[in-house]
Amino acid sequence: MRRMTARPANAHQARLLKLLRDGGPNSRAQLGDQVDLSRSKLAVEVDRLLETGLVVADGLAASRGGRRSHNVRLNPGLRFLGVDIGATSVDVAVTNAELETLGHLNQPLDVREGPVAVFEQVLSMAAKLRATGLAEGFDGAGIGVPGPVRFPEGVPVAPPIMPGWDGFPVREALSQELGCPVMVDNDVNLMAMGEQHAGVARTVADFLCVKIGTGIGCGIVVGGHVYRGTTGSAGDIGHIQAVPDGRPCACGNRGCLEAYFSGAALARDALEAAQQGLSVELAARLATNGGLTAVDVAAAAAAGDATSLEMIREGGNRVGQVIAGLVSFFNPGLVVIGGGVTGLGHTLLAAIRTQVYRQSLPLATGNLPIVLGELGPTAGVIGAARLISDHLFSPA
Amino acid sequence: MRRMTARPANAHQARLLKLLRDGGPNSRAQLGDQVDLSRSKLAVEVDRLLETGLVVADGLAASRGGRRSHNVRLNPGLRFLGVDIGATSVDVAVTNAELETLGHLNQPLDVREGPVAVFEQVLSMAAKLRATGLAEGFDGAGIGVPGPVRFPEGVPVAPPIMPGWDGFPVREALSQELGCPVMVDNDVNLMAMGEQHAGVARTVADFLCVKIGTGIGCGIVVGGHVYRGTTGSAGDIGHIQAVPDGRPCACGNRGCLEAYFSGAALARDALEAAQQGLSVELAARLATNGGLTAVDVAAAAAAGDATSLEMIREGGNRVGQVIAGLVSFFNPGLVVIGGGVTGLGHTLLAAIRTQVYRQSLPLATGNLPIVLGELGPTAGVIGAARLISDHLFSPA
DNA sequence: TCAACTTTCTCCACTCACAGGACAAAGAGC
DNA sequence: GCTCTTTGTCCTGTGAGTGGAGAAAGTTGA
Repeated sequence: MRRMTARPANAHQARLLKLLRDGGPNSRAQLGDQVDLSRSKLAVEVDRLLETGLVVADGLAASRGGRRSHNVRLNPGLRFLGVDIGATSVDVAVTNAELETLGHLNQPLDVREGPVAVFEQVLSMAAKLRATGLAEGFDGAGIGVPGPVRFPEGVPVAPPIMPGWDGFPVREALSQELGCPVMVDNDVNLMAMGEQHAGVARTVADFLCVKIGTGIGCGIVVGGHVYRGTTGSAGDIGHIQAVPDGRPCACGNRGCLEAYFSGAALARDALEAAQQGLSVELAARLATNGGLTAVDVAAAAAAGDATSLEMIREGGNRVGQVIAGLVSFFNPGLVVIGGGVTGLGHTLLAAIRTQVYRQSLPLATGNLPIVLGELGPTAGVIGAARLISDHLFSPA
Repeated sequence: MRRMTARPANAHQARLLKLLRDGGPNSRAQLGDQVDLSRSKLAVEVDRLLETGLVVADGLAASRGGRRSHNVRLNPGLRFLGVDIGATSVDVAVTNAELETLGHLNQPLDVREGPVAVFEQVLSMAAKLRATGLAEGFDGAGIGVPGPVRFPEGVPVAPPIMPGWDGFPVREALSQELGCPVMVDNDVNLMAMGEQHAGVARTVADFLCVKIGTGIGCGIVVGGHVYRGTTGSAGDIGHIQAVPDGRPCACGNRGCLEAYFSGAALARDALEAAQQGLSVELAARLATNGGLTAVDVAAAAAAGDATSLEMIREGGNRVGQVIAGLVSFFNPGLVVIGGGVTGLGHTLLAAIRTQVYRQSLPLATGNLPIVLGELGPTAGVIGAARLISDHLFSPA
């Protein structure tokens, strides 16, 4: 099919598109209940959307005691590409306009190889998905990168773990390669948007989404919108000081949170424990695999390894301390924990909860759920699709 | 005069009122340059505002090379009451509709005496100001209280330092007593709004306003609007843990920031230093006054007392550490330091700056000013007036 | 099977918001 | 005095939006 070119002509149409995206097929009457427009005006706008091809007729709905309604839905041929670039792996997914994942690929990757190599891989993954017949082309793409982004331009700025990416025009370059509009954001923000769209944060206006993977970051949602800060680095909590004069960190400071708990720190601690003979379980895994990652710690903990459990507990306490401070400051309605280390599961969550509930003010924690993300690795790509759809479903 | 009853009928009128409030007298032409409306439409809305009496004609302006323009301005008879209730003192001020302070009173007060006693005092101060001829009545009042507030209802919730205030219907009670609309907010938020309106934060969209007085709080401004959090306790940073397993705090935890640096903590440390003979300067002041407060420490430091300087430096370091974390998290465009202890001046600011610039990420601190508030004790009352004017200058 | 009621959707007339041009008023500059 | 500029008003045309009438397509119960 020819790719989507139309954009909503006004705020009403944008609103309707988002309702159809989030609520699926709907009749004019149902839409009318949600938008505070007269039925005549609503019909006009729906007709115009039908003309653009963004929206198509979708048959008759069951009767609700009277004439059956004519449903409309977003064009089922629309395709969005969601890309979530992590430090050590990349997720690429294809969604329809309702942001349902139609296909999903994950591959290992080293982000330090630079944007050219990475995008070559991403484009080949996208081509592979297209080859399965899921899409003939893309109407838009959302890209998440593991570092701060100057959002309006879609350019990474001073990313600590992504040498070679600083200032690379990700948005422009990919837009040219893919031949469709592209939006770029921090991977943590996309995870927050994903959980907001289809996960645990569907009904919350103000929440925090803490992603613990190779590094640690925090998505901040204020009034339903992602807050990115003055220079796009909001939520960069990995280098908040967790321990005064503590361990040296790669950033040059001491006692940073990331130096104590993150995928990388956990792997290092596990190696140390295995080599010092503190954990039989970890030593065995080291001998088998020739190396250790957070996954090994999770497995060892699941098998009851005391050293691993203690590592998780201590790390959770550190993270929990920092989150406790953020909860006092931000007073969110929900805290979501996600990222690679969520495999550590309940042990981690319990440690975090303990610290937060103990240290933050009762008024801030009184009715505060602290939960694991619901979407796992798909949160990022769904968030990416949501990012570009929010853009395309807004007046030009 | 009869009190203001009209409200703007639509968003255009609201916009115009705020432009006149923030920019003073203006001609139709000047207003037209700022609102993106046709001249005819603009003239209609201005005429309607003139009819309501909210706006009045203000003579002819000087020519700019052609026909002289007819200025309009907000009704100069409008009066707002700004009240800033602190833990140990209260500020009450009268402003005009352009939020210029026409009269200002400050009195000591103990907020623990409860709302009834406090409001008796506030009302008598307001009456005193009225008696000077500054106002015949008030068109609206903004009230700041030193604790969290359920903003929509204007009711304090679980305020730690204000026993007896929990759930007291401040807004409703004062509205009845004063016979005008009332809005209630946290004192720290009002300080932020004051500095935003007339102080150092005039041009910044996202900033933090740290108020260090009897306690410590932080106003959070996102996209020009105060962020209050899910339960109204956002910015309550006084009980963030600054030192793991540190000093016991009144809240029951240990190592809270407030236990290390605040008006109260400083007074206690100063007393200790004086009694232990660590500071001749402080001991002399103790003998003279029979007690010590943060003001004494400031004076002693100004006189070169090493102990006092060191106390300020150490406290500043603690506060700076916490702010550093918040800067990494929030990535503000400005940090304002205000409250009673700003008398400690440059020593304090230097300590805070050192910590923040050392510990936060370069991307977040690269272009981050950290400055003292410009308005001092008037920030709160101006913010209060701004709060109620924002409310009244919005469509009903 | 038919009448009465519901729900959905379309059509049409009317109102109101708003833009933009013509024009008048008032001044500056030469 | 003449021209140019700025300000403000008046008027008309256009498009957005409302709300009612009524047609279309159902359900339900007698």
